Amino acid sequence: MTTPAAVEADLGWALGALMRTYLRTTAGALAEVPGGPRGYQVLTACLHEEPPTQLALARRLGLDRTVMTHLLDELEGAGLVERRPDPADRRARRIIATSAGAALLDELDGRLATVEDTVLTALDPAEREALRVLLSKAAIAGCPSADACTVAREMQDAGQLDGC
Amino acid sequence: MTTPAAVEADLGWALGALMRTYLRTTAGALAEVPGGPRGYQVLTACLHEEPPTQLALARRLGLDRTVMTHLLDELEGAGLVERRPDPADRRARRIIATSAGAALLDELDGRLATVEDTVLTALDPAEREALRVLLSKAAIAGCPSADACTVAREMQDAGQLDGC
DNA sequence: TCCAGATGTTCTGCTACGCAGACTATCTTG
DNA sequence: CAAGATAGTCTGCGTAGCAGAACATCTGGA
Repeated sequence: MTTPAAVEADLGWALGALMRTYLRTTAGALAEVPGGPRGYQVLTACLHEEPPTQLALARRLGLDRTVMTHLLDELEGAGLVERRPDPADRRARRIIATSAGAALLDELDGRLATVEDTVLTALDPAEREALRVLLSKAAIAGCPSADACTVAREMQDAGQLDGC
Repeated sequence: MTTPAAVEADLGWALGALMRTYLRTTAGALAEVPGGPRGYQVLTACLHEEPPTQLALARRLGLDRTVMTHLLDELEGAGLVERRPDPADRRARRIIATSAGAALLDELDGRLATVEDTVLTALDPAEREALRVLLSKAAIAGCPSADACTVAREMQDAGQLDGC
């Protein structure tokens, strides 16, 4: 097929359709996290890196600052994260996960490993890994986050990233 | 990396981030079509297959029926598609593209070919093609559209699809 | 033939969400 | 110390999706 014909071959359609499947399928596994997939991503970002500021978090997750405020209100209310004043910049808050947040993330990672395979049920293991790597690589390059390049450097297993 | 650590390795994050990049990048190219990417997808679906009913269209594009009604109002108002009564079922409407719609789609396809490469700028040509194929394959399997299997059969170039 | 249930389309109302803008506190630069 | 930039929060607006009802029509069975 030189010129893709059906809607199914459109990049926008494929992205949207897979996104919908992902959200629908993971809804159950992420039900108890405030904010759903976003709450999960916040926890992930807080636990595996230097405690990020709210703004850095918002940029990386593609959210508005005001939305991040409300999202963190919920997560903090649920006792999963804490806002700590940055000792070097009293305007900023460093977001760190509580032990409860770490425990929940651990549990969620286990569930998601299974559920995400369901999302990619049409692909064999090698294809799943290939899709993950390609998606990450393409997504990181387009992410407006200020520290995307720093993070990218850590993902050496995904192959070399250009530019940046 | 046995256990993905950074947010950038999360499937949900990568999908969302790439989706945002796609929408931002293609916004200009799709500005003149009512509904943006959705309008484009409607045109694509109408022109390359049997004229679909509104409901079939909505399911394939992942939209609510009521949203499809408004979207088609706009497209019809712009003279790009027509609603024709289905001769076999007077409840249903068959959506067909006008000649203006076909001309616009032709133009849009040309623009998108360029712009979509910008979205995937971090990938080399072989990787881009691989990502497209994997995305389509994964997305089609999760699409709740009733005739997804029929469509899937036409995409023989993307490799065999399981189950269905 | 007639009836009950299912299906396609449209309309109404509700809710949620993101965004723009203003505001405060703080940092940085000169 | 002054001026501009940045982090976080709050308010209000416009939009978008979804549930539910309403209406027309199809299908299958009595």
